[in-house]
Amino acid sequence: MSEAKRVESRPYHHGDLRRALVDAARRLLEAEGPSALSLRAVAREAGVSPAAPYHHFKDKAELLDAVAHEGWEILGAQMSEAKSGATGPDQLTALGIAYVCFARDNPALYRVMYDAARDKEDLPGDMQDNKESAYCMVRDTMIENGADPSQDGHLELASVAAWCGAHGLAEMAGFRQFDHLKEELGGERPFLEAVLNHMGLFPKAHDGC
Amino acid sequence: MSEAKRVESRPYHHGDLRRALVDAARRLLEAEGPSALSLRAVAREAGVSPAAPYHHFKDKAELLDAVAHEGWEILGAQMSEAKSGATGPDQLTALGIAYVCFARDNPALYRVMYDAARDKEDLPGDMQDNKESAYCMVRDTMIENGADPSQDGHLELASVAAWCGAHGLAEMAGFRQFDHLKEELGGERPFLEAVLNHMGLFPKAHDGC
DNA sequence: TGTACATCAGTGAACGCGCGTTCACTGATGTAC
DNA sequence: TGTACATCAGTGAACGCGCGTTCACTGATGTAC
Repeated sequence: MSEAKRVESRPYHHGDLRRALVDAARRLLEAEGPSALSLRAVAREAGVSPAAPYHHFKDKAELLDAVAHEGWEILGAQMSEAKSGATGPDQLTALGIAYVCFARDNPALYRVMYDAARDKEDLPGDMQDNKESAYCMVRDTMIENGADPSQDGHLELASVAAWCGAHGLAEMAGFRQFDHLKEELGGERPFLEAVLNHMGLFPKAHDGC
Repeated sequence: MSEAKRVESRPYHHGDLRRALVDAARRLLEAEGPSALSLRAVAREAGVSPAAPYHHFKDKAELLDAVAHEGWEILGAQMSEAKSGATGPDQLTALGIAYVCFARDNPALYRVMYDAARDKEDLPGDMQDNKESAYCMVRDTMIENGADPSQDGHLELASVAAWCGAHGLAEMAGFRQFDHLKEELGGERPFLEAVLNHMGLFPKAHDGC
């Protein structure tokens, strides 16, 4: 490649290849699915040699971790936005819907997030401490709507139950077996809301504790 | 290998290599995880050449399907057994627990089952028709305990919600974040029961419909 | 009961492929003087 | 302002590997006569 050509398209030094690699990974992910996410494919997609990523990530796993991390951040942001668009107990519904919609809109990213977590047998480390995390947002919203934080076990139990329900729904919502039920209920969104409502995710007011 | 030696260890013809391959796959799966499940590795584990499986399966996917199919059968059998060990509304609890325990005891197999389903965007075809399937067992048990089959939407909604909740819990139960909660509640089993109880999985008697 | 022969169910070598990672390299950048 | 030089961030070729699949083959089995 001549110098002129190179300057035209892209300088030798990239500027922010780390960022570009994560973006490329996400593009690949949604276009081709998680199984297509090789380090070489990511480099290719970013227009860079297979060795280049090693200046920014120790190995493939570290790149995947970065992708997953970004996924959790986006999920947190979308849930935060959904929460601020509702008031009272509706906030919990909004959080649940936002969660499931994120998974539906980014199925491959969602998968990578949980694959990375499962490998470590750990959800992201800051999930139970960071106030901005998706998990804490659910718990805190429950408290704001009347759950009793002094009954710690119950509160955390309710958060876990909500989390499980939303995750389960996120993974099930794509199966064609449920198409006719969606149709019957008037579309995907009503379906999602209806299923969430059938779970203990929304203790309207303060029902059990 | 001399003829004498071969007869000693295993005849040239295997007898039931198909069966042996599925067994080998399951052994590998739980020992090394889903990523280790290559066709060659399965053949190796079964003590057979890499080409041998092609006399029993069209390709790798077909072998994986067979493994997944067996998984669904075992799950159905274990849930059936759990149900017959309980009476009344306890049967639903028993089904939920059996489901989650299956996933906990066979994490890699459970993963393969859902991976195969997701690839097709379809849960196993007979799931909604076959009376012996895990899904129908949940629905039928709900009916037996007072759900109204004429309100089809509600019933199916309740089944789906239960299914989602159990699946979500199955995937979450392994994370270390919940260790202290398990401990607090007196072990894994009480934890699983407590979370399931926080969901709508158990409409004690006939609460909502 | 013995034999010819078709069919079945294995073998083992080979194919091409994409992978993760390493290496010596080089072009670009920034800093000290 | 110009120059020497260290450092940074790329290149591209190469490594060894395990994979899925195909192929011509051969040993074992069962059946017809």
